[in-house]
Amino acid sequence: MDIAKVVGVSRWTVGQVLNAGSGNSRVAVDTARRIREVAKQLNYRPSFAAITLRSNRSRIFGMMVASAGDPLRSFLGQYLDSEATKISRQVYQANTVGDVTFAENQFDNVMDRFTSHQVDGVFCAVHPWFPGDRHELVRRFPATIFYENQGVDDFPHVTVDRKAGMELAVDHLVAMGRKRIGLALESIRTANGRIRYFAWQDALKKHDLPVNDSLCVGVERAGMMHAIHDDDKRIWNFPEEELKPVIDRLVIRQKVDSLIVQNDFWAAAIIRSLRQRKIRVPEDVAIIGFLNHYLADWVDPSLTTIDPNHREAARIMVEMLEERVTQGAFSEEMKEVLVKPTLIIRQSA
Amino acid sequence: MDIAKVVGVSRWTVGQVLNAGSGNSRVAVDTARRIREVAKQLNYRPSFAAITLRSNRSRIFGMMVASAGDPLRSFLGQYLDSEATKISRQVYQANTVGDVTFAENQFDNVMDRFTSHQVDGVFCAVHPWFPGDRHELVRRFPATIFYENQGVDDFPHVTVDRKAGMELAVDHLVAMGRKRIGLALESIRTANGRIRYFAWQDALKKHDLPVNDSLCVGVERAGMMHAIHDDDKRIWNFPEEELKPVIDRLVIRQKVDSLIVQNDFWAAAIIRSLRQRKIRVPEDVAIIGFLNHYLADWVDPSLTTIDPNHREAARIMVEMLEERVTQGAFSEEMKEVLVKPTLIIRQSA
DNA sequence: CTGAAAGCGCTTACAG
DNA sequence: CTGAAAGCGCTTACAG
Repeated sequence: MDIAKVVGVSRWTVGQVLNAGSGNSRVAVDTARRIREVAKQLNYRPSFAAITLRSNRSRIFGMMVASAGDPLRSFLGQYLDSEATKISRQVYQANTVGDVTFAENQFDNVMDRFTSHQVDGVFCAVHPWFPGDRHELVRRFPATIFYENQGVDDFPHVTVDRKAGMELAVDHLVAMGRKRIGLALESIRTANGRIRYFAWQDALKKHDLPVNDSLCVGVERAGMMHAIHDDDKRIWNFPEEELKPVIDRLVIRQKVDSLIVQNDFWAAAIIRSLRQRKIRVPEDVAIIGFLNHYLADWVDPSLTTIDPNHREAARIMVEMLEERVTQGAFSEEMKEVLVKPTLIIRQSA
Repeated sequence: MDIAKVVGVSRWTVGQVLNAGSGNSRVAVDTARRIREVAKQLNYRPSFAAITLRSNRSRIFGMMVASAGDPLRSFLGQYLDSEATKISRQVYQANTVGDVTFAENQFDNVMDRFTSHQVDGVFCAVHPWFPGDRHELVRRFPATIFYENQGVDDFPHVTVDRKAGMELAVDHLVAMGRKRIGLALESIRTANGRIRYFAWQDALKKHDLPVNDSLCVGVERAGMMHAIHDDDKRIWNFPEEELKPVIDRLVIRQKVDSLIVQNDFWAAAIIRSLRQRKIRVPEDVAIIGFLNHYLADWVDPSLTTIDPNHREAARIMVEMLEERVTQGAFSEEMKEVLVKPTLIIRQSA
């Protein structure tokens, strides 16, 4: 530290001033001011490498994500960086799905990088259906928080409150005067599917609407119905034709006046199909999606949808991880943390 | 290094084996193998902090981005990470636009973080219209490469070959049998606008189509016509109404049979307007956008558009920065590097 | 307050 | 090959 020489004090003094928060009673005010001046003048920035080596704390949180390009995870990453910056932490983001021609699954490689960086903790926001040994992850990094339930009990995860989201959607449709509110899900057998299914029933009851199971479709298709980015063709693939039964059963046969669907991809695909059949959205059928994915603003009509509040999720995740790092253990109420979603009202409902 | 003790050799020997590439002639084959075994067994991972401190090279490239959530920059970031991983480099990504309530412009803060990390080089992919002192950036980090021209001469930037993109679009429309090919740009006075304008003219001439300036509109609106994410309302804002003159002049008055437009936002907004006027896309007017932005797959009809090849851009950027870091200087041909775009054909043209 | 010292994990130049 | 040593920038315990 040249600062010490310039000011003519010891390195210890400089350290006291630069590292102390505000209450530095142990150094003369004048000296402290002078040190700060010189530090600024010399454009002094502490070396993270040296601090890490000495303190065994990197102040870096690792973030794992399948593919950072994904337009939802990308926002989660941005907000995590933003929140971490507030408490002088860094977020180092790494993709577990890399260039397929080079190495298909980078999950292990990312863990090694995290070890080399001596990350203080890990956010794992890899989509649950992507590969990667999560149990090995928490073994190597006990300070790990998941985004979405990824099947590792005993470790906390943050996820959207799907029950609350369903209630928001039904409330809104009822306020619009809709009475035959349909529900189209990927599955009503999975944990998340059941939560939504029962929440739909509860919300209908709350408004004294009849609960009618024929207004609910679980597609139960083998394989996922997510939009997957084809890196080579640079398009997003989605099995749109699989949604035909949803329209046939709920819209045509059951004549629902509104539809709450699995997510925004479903909503976009259904709107497209309905247009071909000259069924108007929202006049004939109102549609509510889930995710507030990027496409919601751009389809026509634009999508009314449930936003999972990634900013709030990021805030909570950083807070939890910081607590874990400083306290040395997760507290009991950290098992599953639910984030309250928000209804974003656009044109489709 | 415990490995040395376990194997019963010196730290130097271990270093030779673990750090050498393949040609380690100086250590006995058996010893080398044994060292590697133990290293694997002990799950040894080198400490980046120690290496950085010792070697004064962090092997980290900093990436600056206005907001990593942006669905195009997010892919650039993913590909940069992917490419850097191949040559054992890390990409540390930081947002210059953070939480507005905390600190509006983080550009300086990001530079300080990069200094503290001792990044070996910087990718600056902040949109040109976002604030931040780029000249200060290159002063502090001479190994900086820009994505898009950000007004810093003497430093290289990588950008899409707009002329080539325009040619792809016109070729495709001509092959479809279109003859009145309109062009709608944000401005034909800016450098990028002029490139596209002249490229449009050249492409028409190539196909012996008459060059008619009344088929070209430059909106020349004060202020930007980009989609901007409203973090609070969680919607993307775009001044859609400003595109009315484009439709009135080119589609209604000039009766173009096809339209090449500024970008995919424009294309989506124009498609929406045309539907209201009962003008069919692509039957009456074919539309070609630019960006292959996330929305391209989800609007109806889906967008035919020019993809700027972010993966290739990332490959080049990593290669250039690596060369800069190892050679100590940019070579002459690195001033402006153009990436060949690709036409992604969907439904709108 | 000062000042000299130890040590974090690594690399490397050096004497054997 | 070995082995002891120096030093990267920092923090911290210690004797004054």
